[in-house]
Amino acid sequence: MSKIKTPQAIRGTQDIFGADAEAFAFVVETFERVRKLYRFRRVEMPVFEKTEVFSRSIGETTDVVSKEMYSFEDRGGESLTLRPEFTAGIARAYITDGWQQYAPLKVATHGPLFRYERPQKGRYRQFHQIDAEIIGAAEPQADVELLAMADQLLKELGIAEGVTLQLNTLGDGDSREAWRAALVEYFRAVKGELSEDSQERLEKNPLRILDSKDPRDRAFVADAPKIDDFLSAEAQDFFAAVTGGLDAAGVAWSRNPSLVRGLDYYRHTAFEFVTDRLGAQGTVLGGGRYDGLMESLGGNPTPAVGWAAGIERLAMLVGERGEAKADVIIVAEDDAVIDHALRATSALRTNGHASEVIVTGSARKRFDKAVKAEPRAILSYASRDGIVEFKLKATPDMYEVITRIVNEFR
RNA sequence: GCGAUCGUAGCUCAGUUGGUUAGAGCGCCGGUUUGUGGUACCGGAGGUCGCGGGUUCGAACCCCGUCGAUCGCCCCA
Repeated sequence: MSKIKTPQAIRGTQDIFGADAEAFAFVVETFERVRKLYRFRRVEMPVFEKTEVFSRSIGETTDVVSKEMYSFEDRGGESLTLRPEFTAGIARAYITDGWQQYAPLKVATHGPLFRYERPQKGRYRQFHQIDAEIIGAAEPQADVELLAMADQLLKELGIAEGVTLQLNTLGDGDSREAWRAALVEYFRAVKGELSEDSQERLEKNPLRILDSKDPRDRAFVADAPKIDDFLSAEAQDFFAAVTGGLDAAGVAWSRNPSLVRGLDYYRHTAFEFVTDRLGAQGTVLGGGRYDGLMESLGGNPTPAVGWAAGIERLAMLVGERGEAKADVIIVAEDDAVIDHALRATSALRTNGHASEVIVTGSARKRFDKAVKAEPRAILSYASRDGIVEFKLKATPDMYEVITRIVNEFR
């Protein structure tokens, strides 16, 4: 019989463990705490949806739909897709579950998302995000609230240093279209001098030329038409209210006129918190206003704004998070005292002390394991001439507490 | 989809111009001191050097292919 080959993990998935898992948990716990401070309500969403939920909202614009989604047919022949983002599913639920009644609705969630991409630093096929949305709020103060929450989150994670909030406006639908037309005209005139990629973008997604990394493109980006010259009075007022609100709320920001969104449903505010500490993946948290999304899913026109952030990237910035040391390690120095050790362990845990019991190896090795674990206290049991005795090494405060607990059942 | 770099014990890595039975640390298992002290010391198990071909008297090392990983490009909802 040939040896069984262990199946390997799927490309782009991760088995997160130890200090990395602690950092991951720290990000999620901090998010949960901050989200409650801002009174965002928790939602749990399905991990997959009908493919249309995503394809309709994303539109035909890019090869995102055809190439980057994990889609498959179920047994009934229906095309389903593992969620590549939270927003579309939440928007669908807003319509199908009658959440209009709660508008303006502030919701937050987190969990795994799936995109069929080549993995690289901070990018995985199954990755995880935290997400916050305000649906049914047209006022710029909603944008401010959302950004203030993001800002506080990054500060409480201790990673605000070196992270900057970049802000832009895409204007309303008409502003955006006029700007886009001007950009196409401008870049078309110099098409031959652009990078090959940007010549492609000119046809498929001209706004993206603005954040091209190619120096040949960057030379022209500086003098490209600015959205500011195409903004309607309303759009100007809206953006001014957002920036003014941020200043009032004490949120630092900087204008980035090249910051764009690829999808058509985005309007007005677009933002990214960016760092230079994550290689090619500089965006730590991003979002914007998506007033056009609900209609693309067959709902009533509904203003909305939201953001999402990759937990893996935040966890990388958070850095090593040690696993907590045990309060008490209980050592059964020989097998005759294992039951005593188990009773003590149980009592200590019941009283809220993180405890672990060691019962294998020689007496010396058992104790050595306890010492290496660096607990606040070591409680060791041994039998001598048939009599069970225990010894305790602990800090003075722990000594008293443990002695009291252990003596209760002696 | 494209490019660069890398694949040696469970983990982190050595391995000198290609030259005997491929090493270390950690971890694991066993042993030594029967002790108001112990995180030490000694020993052992564990590797067809990612996989498949080729060159050579001889390959972990050189060449080709393949699979995988990492980083970057494209894309980024």
